[in-house]
Amino acid sequence: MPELPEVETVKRGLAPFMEGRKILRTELRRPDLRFPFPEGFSAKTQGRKIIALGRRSKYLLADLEDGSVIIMHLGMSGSFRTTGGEPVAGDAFAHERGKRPAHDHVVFHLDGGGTVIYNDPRRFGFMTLTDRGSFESHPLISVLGVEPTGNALDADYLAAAFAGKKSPLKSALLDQSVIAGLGNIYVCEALWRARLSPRRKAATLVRKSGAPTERLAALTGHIRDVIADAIDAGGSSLRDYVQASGELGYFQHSFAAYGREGEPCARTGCGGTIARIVQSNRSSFYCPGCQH
DNA sequence: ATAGAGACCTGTGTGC
DNA sequence: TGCACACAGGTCTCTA
Repeated sequence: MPELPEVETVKRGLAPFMEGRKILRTELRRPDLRFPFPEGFSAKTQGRKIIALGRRSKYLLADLEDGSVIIMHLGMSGSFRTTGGEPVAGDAFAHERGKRPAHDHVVFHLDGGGTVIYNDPRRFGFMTLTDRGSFESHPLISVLGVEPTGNALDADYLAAAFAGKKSPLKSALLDQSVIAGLGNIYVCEALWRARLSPRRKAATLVRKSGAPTERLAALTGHIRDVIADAIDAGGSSLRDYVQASGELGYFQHSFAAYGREGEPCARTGCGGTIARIVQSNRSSFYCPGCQH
């Protein structure tokens, strides 16, 4: 589900609710999500104050006062919501039926009476624990490439990563060890903006000398822009993604390619039709008329 | 080493 | 109404 802009939006929504609060109790309603919770996960998080929320790639991070860090991934269908003790938002009739909403797997009970609930129907998400001191060398973190929002992403960096790569641009951009945080939606959108086909080999954007082509430099800018635009819009709400507040993101209204199979290309004067192809078992949406 | 398929899991929408 | 099937924002693991 969430790519970087959605996780960033979740972080911003939860921060004022969680930062500075103590976790009184960490309630696990099942022993695992995608992976088992680490040994003692509840015991090690309970009684600790949350110093700050953060994000790295698609991981939501909670720094605790004892120097530990909760690493949380939302998978495809994970979401957080908060309650202040009132009936659970998002399922107003649950009380009448005497039922809990399905798939609420983790509940953080905070001091002051609030709760933060993690819901994840498909359970592709997970939570684990590490220490701030060894965070960068954690196996999940050390393999990540650069953030698309930071200065480390530039055309030279991508040229070095793409040189000699026979894989299609689509898969090269989804590779989290190159750029960390892009997913299916924003890769499709960035490629549409750059007029580049998802099928093109990544190495074709690199000169023999190893320098980036102009088109690669332009792509770099479009990646940064589409991520920034999506964060500004509060992410994209398809199916089940909502912000922690329950509000919907609205970047999905700005999609030019994603999910638009059969629709006319939005580029002025193009006249093409958006197509859907399958690459590495995932849908790619693009305009064969103007993306080459 | 690296690219692609399959796997994990549940829900929803579509077509018969 | 029911059923079968395709598809979904991710990413790890296995096979060539």
